[in-house]
Amino acid sequence: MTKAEQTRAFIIEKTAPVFNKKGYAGTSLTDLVEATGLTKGSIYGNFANKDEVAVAAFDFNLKKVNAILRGELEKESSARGKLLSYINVYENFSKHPFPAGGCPVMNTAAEADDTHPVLKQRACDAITAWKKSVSDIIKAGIAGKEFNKNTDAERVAITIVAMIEGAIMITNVTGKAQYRAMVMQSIKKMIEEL
Amino acid sequence: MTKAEQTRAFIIEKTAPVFNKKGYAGTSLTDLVEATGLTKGSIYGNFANKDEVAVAAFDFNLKKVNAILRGELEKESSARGKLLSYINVYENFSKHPFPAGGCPVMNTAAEADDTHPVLKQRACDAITAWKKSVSDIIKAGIAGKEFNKNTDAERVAITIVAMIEGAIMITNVTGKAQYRAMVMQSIKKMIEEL
Amino acid sequence: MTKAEQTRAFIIEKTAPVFNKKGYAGTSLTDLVEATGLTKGSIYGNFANKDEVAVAAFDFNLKKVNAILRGELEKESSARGKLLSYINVYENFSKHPFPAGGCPVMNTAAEADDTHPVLKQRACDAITAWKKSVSDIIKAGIAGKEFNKNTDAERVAITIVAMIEGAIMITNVTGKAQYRAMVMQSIKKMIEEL
Amino acid sequence: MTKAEQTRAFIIEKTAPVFNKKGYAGTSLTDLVEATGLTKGSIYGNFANKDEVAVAAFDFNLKKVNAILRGELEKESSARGKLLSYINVYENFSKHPFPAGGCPVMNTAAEADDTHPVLKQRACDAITAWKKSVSDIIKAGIAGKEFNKNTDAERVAITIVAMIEGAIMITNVTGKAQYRAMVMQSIKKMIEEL
DNA sequence: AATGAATGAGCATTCATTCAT
DNA sequence: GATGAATGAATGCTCATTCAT
Repeated sequence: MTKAEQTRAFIIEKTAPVFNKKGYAGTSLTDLVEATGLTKGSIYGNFANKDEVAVAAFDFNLKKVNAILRGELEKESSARGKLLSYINVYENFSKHPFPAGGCPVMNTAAEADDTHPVLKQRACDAITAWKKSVSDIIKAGIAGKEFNKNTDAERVAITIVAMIEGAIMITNVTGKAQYRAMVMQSIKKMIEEL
Repeated sequence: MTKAEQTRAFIIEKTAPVFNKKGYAGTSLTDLVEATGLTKGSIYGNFANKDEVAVAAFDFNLKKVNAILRGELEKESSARGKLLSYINVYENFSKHPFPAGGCPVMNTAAEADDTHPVLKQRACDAITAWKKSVSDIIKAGIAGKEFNKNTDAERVAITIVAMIEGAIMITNVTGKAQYRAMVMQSIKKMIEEL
Repeated sequence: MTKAEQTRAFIIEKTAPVFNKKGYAGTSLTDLVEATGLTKGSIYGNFANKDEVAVAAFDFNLKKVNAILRGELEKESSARGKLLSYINVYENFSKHPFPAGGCPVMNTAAEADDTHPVLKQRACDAITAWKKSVSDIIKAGIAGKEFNKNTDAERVAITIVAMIEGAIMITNVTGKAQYRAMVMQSIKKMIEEL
Repeated sequence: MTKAEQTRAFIIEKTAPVFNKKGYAGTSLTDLVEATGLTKGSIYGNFANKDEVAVAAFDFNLKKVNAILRGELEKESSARGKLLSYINVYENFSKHPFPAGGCPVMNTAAEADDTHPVLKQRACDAITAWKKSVSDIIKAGIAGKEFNKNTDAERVAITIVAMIEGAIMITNVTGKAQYRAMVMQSIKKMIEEL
């Protein structure tokens, strides 16, 4: 990794939580300077503009979430076990190194959908990939006779994603972790009935 | 209604969709001037600051959503019918005058949870009230023997809220109304099994 | 006194201390509204603009100071007694209803000399009149053989004025009343030697 | 001196006379931009805010006055000569590079005493230091038998300061240099009698 | 005579960005 | 590759003033 790549990675790592907490519009270059301890010139030497840092920060945050999920997923072999591993992650939220500021996909989706096409696309891609990942597991479960063959994989997948995102948002804003736990409980029941 | 009250209401009405689309930080006073056709002085003559407009705009947007929901709710007398009326509203999303820019509660929750305590509290209150409204219906349904007496009203209520919010976010960012429809379908099934 | 005259007088009375404390540039129309409890419209109904209020406020403050001085002056019949009555007033500063914020002449002179010709002229006139008043007393004292005939009335008069003004400024900014007292002592000695 | 220090010094030098003439409240950022030929951004890159520029400008103006006085003071060895050098400076006012707009201490004292604690403190410190400087000379004169041992050094010192400040204000507002000259004459006589 | 409401220029300050060194 | 310094447009907000009622 060259010096430039190191600095770039350093900037992304330090600013990713800031963007996730304050949002794109709410984060200033000065915030980035403070978060990194670098100068504005240095940030502009490594990124074309604020946009580019924000997009890289989103990617970083998303990768962090995905790494957590994938890590748990790989421990399971059955389709049901894999689905339940999602729930397990969010039921033990605090034990995992989630990015500060909530789910980056939801944060970005909520802010960028009407204002920032590039970030919106990123969030859209993340949702789509996530849905596919869940529906692939379900389809494998159907093929492997774990799940009822009438299961609507697409519908169940997108529903699980919606529930998780909704649960995170609710707990973020109310401060009540039990609300997230309750929704996880509902997902668990849903999975058990497949 | 005095002139001032009229202007205040006019400002709120015109700026509410702007705040809902662009967020608090992303909305500038110039945006408010453009949305209303009024001058900065006039806006500051009717509101103490941008915050006050933003909070009033949130209240306006929330009231709009609640009015739609309540309108459909009142047409139903059974508990199950009432719960299904929620679904009905979101399945026919485009037929209702929802605020432009998605669900104000989610937008506000995502942006304000780390930055704007007053708006965060508003969003928190909205979620809490919404959950209570749903769980009250469920409890009435249990009392009226419509629903299984073992139903966990709190859990089901917060789950429904999470699903709706998640679904709106997903459709907003992907542009796919069918995703919202699929989640609504899942909620419907959930309600039917109560 | 008509209603209009009453309101005008009321505005002057309430705003005079504000102008004397904050200065012309530092006093806003909002300050005047707060000080009077009236509306901006009402103030503009009685005065052409902020300038006119400021000038009237200066006149009011000056008249207040002059009334105090004249009141003490009239109790004395000898020239020396009259001169000493000035000192007496400032030695017992707190027992007299001086305008809040220090000597209006000095405040106005310091602010307006480079910025506000009308107020500057007012302050200039006040100094000139005051000097004349003191030198007239001295000249009467010379004529009445109270004072040495070689006394330079003009010089002594302007010196007394300078000392009083300087003393007020020093005490205002240091908060030490003893400094004003010391200067008064010096003036007293000066008068005794006339 | 770094570039930043140079610019900072340049801004102070160019804006100091503006603050001294127009006062703190009467000086706008646009005034500072015009006085320096720099941009607002540049001024804010070198100072935290208007306050910081104003305080630095006051310090600059005060240093200028003190440099003039100290320069004359050092030419004299006797206590009486030193005291008279003050008078000499103000009698030949136009021959010295005094800051435009009058005595910064008085200007600041008059404006800031009720509005700007930091500037007030600065002006207070200046008065106190000046008084001490004069009284130290007097005390040295007493010790060296130049002055009568009964001389009240504190009283005479503060009186001289008051006379000078009063004289400057009077000449500033009346435009009559002879008034300042007359007061200087009075101070001279006072010093001769010590 | 007084008010409530509006105006638009101006305020101090921060913004994202550039560029010579 | 990084820095310090600058830019000028834009920020949220206040100003003195006007005017229909």
